[in-house]
Amino acid sequence: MCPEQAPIPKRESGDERRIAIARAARALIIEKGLEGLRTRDIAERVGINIATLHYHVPSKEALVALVAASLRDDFKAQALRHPKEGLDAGAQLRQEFNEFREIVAEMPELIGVLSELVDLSRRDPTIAEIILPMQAYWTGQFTKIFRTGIEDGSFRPNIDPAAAAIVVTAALSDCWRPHRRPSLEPVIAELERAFFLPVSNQG
Amino acid sequence: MCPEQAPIPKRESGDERRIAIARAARALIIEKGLEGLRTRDIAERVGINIATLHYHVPSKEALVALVAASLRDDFKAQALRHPKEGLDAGAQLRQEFNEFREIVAEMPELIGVLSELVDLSRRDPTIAEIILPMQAYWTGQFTKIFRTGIEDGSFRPNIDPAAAAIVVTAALSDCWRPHRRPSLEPVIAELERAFFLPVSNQG
DNA sequence: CGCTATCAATCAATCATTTGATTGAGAAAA
DNA sequence: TTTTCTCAATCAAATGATTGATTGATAGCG
Repeated sequence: MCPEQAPIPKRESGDERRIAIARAARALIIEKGLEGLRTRDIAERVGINIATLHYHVPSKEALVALVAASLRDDFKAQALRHPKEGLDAGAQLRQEFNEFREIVAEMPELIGVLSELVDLSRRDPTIAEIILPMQAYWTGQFTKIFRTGIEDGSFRPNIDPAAAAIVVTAALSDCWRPHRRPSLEPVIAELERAFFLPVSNQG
Repeated sequence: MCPEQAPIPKRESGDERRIAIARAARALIIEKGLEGLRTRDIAERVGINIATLHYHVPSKEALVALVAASLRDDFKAQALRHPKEGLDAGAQLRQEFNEFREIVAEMPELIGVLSELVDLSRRDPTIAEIILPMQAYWTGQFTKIFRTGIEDGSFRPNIDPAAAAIVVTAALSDCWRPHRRPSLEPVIAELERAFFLPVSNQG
């Protein structure tokens, strides 16, 4: 009302709203699971009215897809944070483990929400379309590393790269769970022992 | 009405009902997830009225606990099916893999429901109380096998038994997922290569 | 043996609340 | 002014659960 007051924009843009909505939904999925996810709770967490939520995201289904896309985007951004060019296979593997540690530290809910959405992807093709390629990408990174490591002599030569990649991603994901969190470091160490070639072990 | 008709019991006992209810709920959890689990759907699947379901199981919460207990009991029964006495560590490990194959073949939904309940156990102490000991038991079996195998020279001597057990159970659970099912055998083979000592490899 | 009382189990109808979503008016921003 | 965004109120259906009447099964008694 005061004419001297600077015109400060008060409203978030549509994109900002959707980011906030996805954030709130992710937090709530961790707290209550998919089965306890309620659109009203999300709206309240963001600080908007339920109708506003529907204005920005047309349905609950679309909201879950937004969450999936948000996970994918964060995961991608994380993956691009630490380029791997110039690193040998052993160092690359260790960098992947460090990245996982960072995810656990900075985005603790990411793996947990991912786990719920991976389950959901069995039943929902729309979610599968977003989540499975992302999971495949993560697994594929390890597959590449193992392939390289076999060639350069860092890793046990009889490794099946694709199978080993599944072993690693599954083990890491499992250690995201709170009751398994204390096991993360021993499991990472065990994975290294399992795959590095003892003769050329650089640890 | 017919006096010659044998007196055939028409009603199932309470225990039988609860078993049927747990079965139906398990199937529906796989089809629709925990988030899509509805008491009316369960009642319909069993062939009883919703009030009858509540007669036998007082609340939805109690129903999920019943499912958890049902999983635990089936898992136990499966574990007792193949005694491991007299087997060396390598054979024991292979037997565990065979048991997992049997579970996948005979009770395909068991691991999937377990996965959803493990997630839920983070949020629900009642479920945690049933599920986590069972999961710990499964992991513990592998821990014991690894310990034995290190001592008898079957396995790589620098294995951390507890960590290796987590790696194995996580990898097996991951391969339960339909899009990962084709990877089960290569992953099992990779696990064997990772843990068996090459020198005394009996494969 | 037949009848009765009792208890367990079942059901249709209903309840109270929740849930995803919509409507129409008004506010904010461009 | 027009467009975008927000809100309170509301809708229609779903949801977990309850109620009261009825049915089925069985034990006990004459």
